[in-house]
Amino acid sequence: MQRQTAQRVAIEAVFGAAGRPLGPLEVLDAARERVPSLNLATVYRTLKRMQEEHAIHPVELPGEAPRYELRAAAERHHHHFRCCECDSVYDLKGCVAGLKKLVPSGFRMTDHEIVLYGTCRCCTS
Amino acid sequence: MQRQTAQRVAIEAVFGAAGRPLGPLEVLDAARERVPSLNLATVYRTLKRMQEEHAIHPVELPGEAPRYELRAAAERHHHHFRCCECDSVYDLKGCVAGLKKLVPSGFRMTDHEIVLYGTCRCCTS
DNA sequence: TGGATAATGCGAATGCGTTATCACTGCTCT
DNA sequence: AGAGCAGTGATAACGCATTCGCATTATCCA
Repeated sequence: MQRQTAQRVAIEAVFGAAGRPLGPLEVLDAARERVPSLNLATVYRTLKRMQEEHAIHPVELPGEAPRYELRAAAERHHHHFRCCECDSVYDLKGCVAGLKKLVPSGFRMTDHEIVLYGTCRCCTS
Repeated sequence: MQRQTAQRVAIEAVFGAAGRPLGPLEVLDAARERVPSLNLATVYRTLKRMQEEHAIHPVELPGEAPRYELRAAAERHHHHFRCCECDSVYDLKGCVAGLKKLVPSGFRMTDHEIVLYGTCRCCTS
């Protein structure tokens, strides 16, 4: 059965505190503040497990390794903002209308993805 | 100096004929109809060269290796449609209004990307 | 036409993100 | 407290896309 370990607790806490999608290395850095011995392999194992349990959901951006966000965040339809200064990704609220008019005739759209790029609040001088 | 080879001619022709973004393997398959001996390494070398010459431009979709499209296509602002049946990517015309209202206050948007998913005309039964 | 050399084909090698192996650690339950 | 075993850390190995090395081929220009 599943055990409660300091490593897993730390990793879960990191997602709760971040409130935005995180990559494996970001998780490692943040969780090491609580568990300094934490190893990247453990992060990957835990991410995989949490995914199987549907506790987290992958977030893929063009040309980048997957990040992960909590299921709670993933349940509401939303998109992402990627800061080109600090490479962080943020959740956005809402969506846009009018995507259907981009679809050529004879094509059927079942899903869509929107990514905004720019500078986040932290990096705006 | 640069030389005119059957391989390079074939690869350029493939992009002209396709009218949509192509990945290295798609290029290889198509160009082998003209030059059966064509090697994947040569495709990569040629794509790299064409990129340096700005003849083609990379197209990155979430979780996938880059495809490439002709500069002519890349010059007009546009987005892409990815067919989940055949994995082909198509160019779309136009864009949507209202992206700005997704940007949180304090953030500055400089660019954006939109990807539609679904079934293309060829795969619609 | 022939020589210099850019380009090719082939296979090995790289880089990066991710996963497997395995001895050891430390939860959990009795 | 102690046994049993899930979880961990460290490191090797993997898969994949891409690039390199090098002998061979083929283009271009005199």
